[in-house]
Amino acid sequence: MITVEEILNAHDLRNTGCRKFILSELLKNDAALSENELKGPYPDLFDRVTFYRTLKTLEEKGIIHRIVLNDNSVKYALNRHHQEYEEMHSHFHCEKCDEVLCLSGKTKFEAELPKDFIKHEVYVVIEGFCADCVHQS
Amino acid sequence: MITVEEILNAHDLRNTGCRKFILSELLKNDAALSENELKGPYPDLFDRVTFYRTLKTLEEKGIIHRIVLNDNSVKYALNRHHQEYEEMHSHFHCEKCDEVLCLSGKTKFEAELPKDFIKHEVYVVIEGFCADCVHQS
DNA sequence: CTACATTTGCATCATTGTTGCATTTGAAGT
DNA sequence: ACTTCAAATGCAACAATGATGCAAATGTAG
Repeated sequence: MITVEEILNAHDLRNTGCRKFILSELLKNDAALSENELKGPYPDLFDRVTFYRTLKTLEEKGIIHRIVLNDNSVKYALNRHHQEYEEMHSHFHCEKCDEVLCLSGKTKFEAELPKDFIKHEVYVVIEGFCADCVHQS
Repeated sequence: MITVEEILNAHDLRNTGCRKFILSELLKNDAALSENELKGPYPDLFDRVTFYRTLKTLEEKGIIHRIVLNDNSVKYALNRHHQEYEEMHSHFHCEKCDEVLCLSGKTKFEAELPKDFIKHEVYVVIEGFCADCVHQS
């Protein structure tokens, strides 16, 4: 299992409290987490701006990625499987429990773009119910 | 050509200034428009809250739809071609000129969801360059 | 023309994204 | 272990956006 320190060192980032906190939370979770979900029971452990800037830094370094959902909310997830080099970013969002999962490599997409248009990236969000919410309903 | 009044009457909505303004702007444009793009040269024609509530009403009635882009910005477009009944909502976003176009019916998408997951809606945003921006670069 | 529900404008608040700046801190070198 | 300094943090502050309550204005049915 890769450690938080290894991730930070590999990207020439200092080993600071906020970075370690965010990365360890994301490593613990398979799902993507919002800022509040990340903070969890420690909402004031770090300043709001520090949190914001740390997430931005981690994103710029290609360690995490930002997922914007259809309701304008934002979640963050670790880049596993070299997602940073992929053109396709697809996620599942459960409408009931709000959980967000990465679906990298499990989606196919084709678009017939207007003439001369160029495609760089594709962002997909599938809304629906996750297995847990299907079973308990 | 369908008129603003016909749209409003068909949905049991009163023929008010803000509604007529927004709908006529959207009818004029093929592209999706942000709140500021809609307001254009008349930023204070209506109160901000009125604008906000009118967009919400039009969306709830299925007359327009909201497009959330990857940078958290929001645009609005008329529901043409009975888009309100479709499961797939795909849009193109030009990274250079910021124009957003609906690609309804021109995209195919398949996802291999985890076991027992249920899909309701699929939101796709393709980022890239539009034809105009490709030519002038 | 009247009546009344709907819509609007205004005040106000919450959340989120963002910047500048002074202080603190990680880690490299001695 | 100590010094040094760029990098990171905390704080103040501001902008944009989403949202609600309430009084005033307005569309439209009768």
